[in-house]
Parts: sequence; structure tokens; C-alpha cells
Amino acid sequence: MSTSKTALQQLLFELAGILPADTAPLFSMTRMVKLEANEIYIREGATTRRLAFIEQGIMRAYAIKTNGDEATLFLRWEEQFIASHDAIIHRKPSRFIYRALEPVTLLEIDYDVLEAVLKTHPEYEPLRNFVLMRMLSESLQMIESFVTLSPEERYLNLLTGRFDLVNRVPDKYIASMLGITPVSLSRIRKRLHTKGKG
Amino acid sequence: MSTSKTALQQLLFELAGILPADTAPLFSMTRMVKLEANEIYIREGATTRRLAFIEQGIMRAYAIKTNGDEATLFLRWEEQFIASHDAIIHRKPSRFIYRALEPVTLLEIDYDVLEAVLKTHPEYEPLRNFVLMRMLSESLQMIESFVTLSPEERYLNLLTGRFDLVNRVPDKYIASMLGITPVSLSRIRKRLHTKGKG
DNA sequence: GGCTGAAATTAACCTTTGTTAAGATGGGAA
DNA sequence: TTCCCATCTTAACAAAGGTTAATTTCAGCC
Repeated sequence: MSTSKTALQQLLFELAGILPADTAPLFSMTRMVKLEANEIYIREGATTRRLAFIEQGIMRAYAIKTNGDEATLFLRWEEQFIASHDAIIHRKPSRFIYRALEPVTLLEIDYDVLEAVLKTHPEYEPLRNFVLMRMLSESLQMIESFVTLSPEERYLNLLTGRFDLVNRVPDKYIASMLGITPVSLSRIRKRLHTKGKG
Repeated sequence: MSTSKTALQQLLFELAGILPADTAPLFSMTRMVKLEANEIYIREGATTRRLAFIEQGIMRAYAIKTNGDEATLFLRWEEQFIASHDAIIHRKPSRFIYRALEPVTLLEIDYDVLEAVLKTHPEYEPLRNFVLMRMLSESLQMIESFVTLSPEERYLNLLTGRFDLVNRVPDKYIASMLGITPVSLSRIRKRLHTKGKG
């Protein structure tokens, strides 16, 4: 059995007291997806409503700016969820692109199928709430960091909180997630370096 | 009957086909709250889990930075929801302060009570999903604006999309929500003014 | 080992923002 | 009306970020 299933089954047990044996109706509708490094999972304009649990690897969600540059909205990695939120929440074509940064393994479910399952199995409902709340919490934390911290502080924040992530992801994606350019991030790193030594 | 109740009953009907007559179990647990301008709704450190629908007025959620300054996370107004998210999602004391910018009328429910109601009346569950998704959507949109737009563009965005709001809220709160200082916002306004005339 | 291309760094220059402090503005209270 | 106080504006300077382009680094590949 996949690691993801075990992790999610444990979550279901903790949230709703559902035993692994009783999760078949849900997991029979899921599907393992493997992506190569750099492969696109959801492309701009896609209307598919996908929700996925990341078993292995890092996913990147980004938008194309009016000038053509990419802007990374967020990165998600092992044990986190990723969802085509434009399509799921507003039923509109995705303005964002979801792409694997490394070889990625996902446990995927179609959101429409999930809704159908939840209709007949409302006991899984706590899982949906959990996912939504976790995404909301992470989003609010990002907003908080944008209004309370300088770019340099945001980078330090990442370094202390998610050192592993910073090491696995090219700086240019980290930079755009922090709302700055790669050049500026490079200067910040230099500044911190000399500060640390002086 | 309050405007909020009517609005929420209509929402429940649209989302779940629930008739206004069948909403008593939910609305009997709600309570109207009136706040004066500048009055605090939820203070820093509070553990109360509150969810409220704004009938009238504007609420501001803000954090106190390490240097003592305030940083506005977001503003919410008529027909929107506000929630003590630290307490609700993580059961921890609120790092944020929720305060009325104008005289405010809220329709409030304790989140623990709501959970109890949802246990016995799962037919209201779509309402919780709706609220969570709407908050998530708004949050992601803010993150998007931080990574794709400059402060000037973010301000223009607000002006075109929420002109009424910008007019009702002191500039300093708008500025901090945009991640900049009031001085900088003033300069942006000046710049736009001369651009518009030139 | 040497080549290649993407990523990161550095440099130079310009624009924007932060900071601090001094005016200007304007609404509400006495 | 006048005073008061918070808000907004302006100014001057320092610090930081954006842009462009050249250079360096380095992992992957021949």
C-alpha cells in the first residue's frame, strides 16, 4: 500500500475515528500519479478539478505575469495537498500552472468524484474541512509574512522554518515566492553572509 | 428579521436546498453583535473561537509587529465573513486583533457551537465549505497580488476593484495591507495623479 | 577532461521604498 | 469659532530593490 494512503488513513482515523478498513469507498476513487521533474500537472486554462496529496517530491504553482515572467505562488512538498483552486472554487479555467520541480508521486482524486463520495459517505467530511483549513492557514501565514516582514526577513523565515526546502529548490523560485527578483535574493544572501561573519 | 439572516438563508437554499423555515436550528445559536467604531472584537491572545457574518460596517484584522507597529492583514466588509482563525484552526491564542473601523453589526456564532450543530444537522455542512473556500480564495488572491504586482499596481488594483472600500478606510490601513508605509502610499498617489494629468 | 546551458553572482545605474521629521489638512469637541 | 489631534503630505537622505548585462559557477553530458 502507498505511503500516502497510510498517512491519509491515519488522518481519517484521527479526525473522524474511521478505521482503515472503512476507507475503501474513498480510496477506490483515488489514483497514483507519477510526474517527471519539470512535468506540468495542471496547465493554464485547464478546467479539471483536481485535488492531490503529495507523497514524494515538490510541486510549484505559478502564474504568468503580464510581462511574461513567471511568479511562483507557493511550493508544496511531501505530506501536503495541492489543488486546482480556480477550477474547484470558482469553476473557471486555471490561471495558474502546477508543475513538478522534482520527480513527484501524487495520490490524486477528481474533486467532482470526491463530492459524490462525500454525498454518500458524509463521514469523510472532516477530511475536506481539514484540507481546506490547512490550506487557508498556510495562505494566511504567507499574507502575514508579506505585511509584517521585509524581503530579507521573509527569506530568513524560510531558512529557519524550511531549510530543507530552500536547499532543494532553485533560488529563482524561492525569490519569486518572496515577491522579489533572483538578483535581489542574491544580494540578500550576500548581506546575510557578511553580517554573519562580521 | 436581520438582513444577515435573510442573506445567509438564501445562501443555504442555493447551496443545499434548505428552506428558510428549516434554518431555525442554526440561527437559534447565532447572536447579533453591535460594535462601536474602533471597538475591539477579538483581542490578541484571545482563545474564543468566533465566526461572524458582517451585516454592516468594516472590520480590520491586524498583527503587532516586533517593532510595535501594526500590520493590517485584511479588511472585511458587508456580506463577508470574519473568523478568529488562529483559535479556530489551531486552537491557539490569537496573534491577531480584530477591530471595527466603523460602527459594525455582526451575526455571530461560536465555532464550537457551530460544530455541535453540524454534528446533528449535517445538511448545513455546505455552508461551512462555502465560507472556508471563500476565505481561501480571497487569501490566494492576495498572495497572487503580492508575487505578481508592484505596490503601485496593487494599489491600482484596489482602486479599480474596491473603490468604495478605499474611500471608506484611512490610507494608513490600506498602505499596510499593501505591504508598504503610509508615506510610500502617499507618494504612489501623487505619482498616479501626475501620470493621469500628464 | 572539456563543453554546454541553466542558475547564480556581481556590477552599474536607476527607481522605489523606508525613515525621520517637519508642515498641511480637516473633522470633531469644547 | 477655535483648538486639538489624527491623518495625510512633503522633504531629505539612506537603504533596498528593479533592470540589464557581463561574468562565474556548476551539474549534466558528450
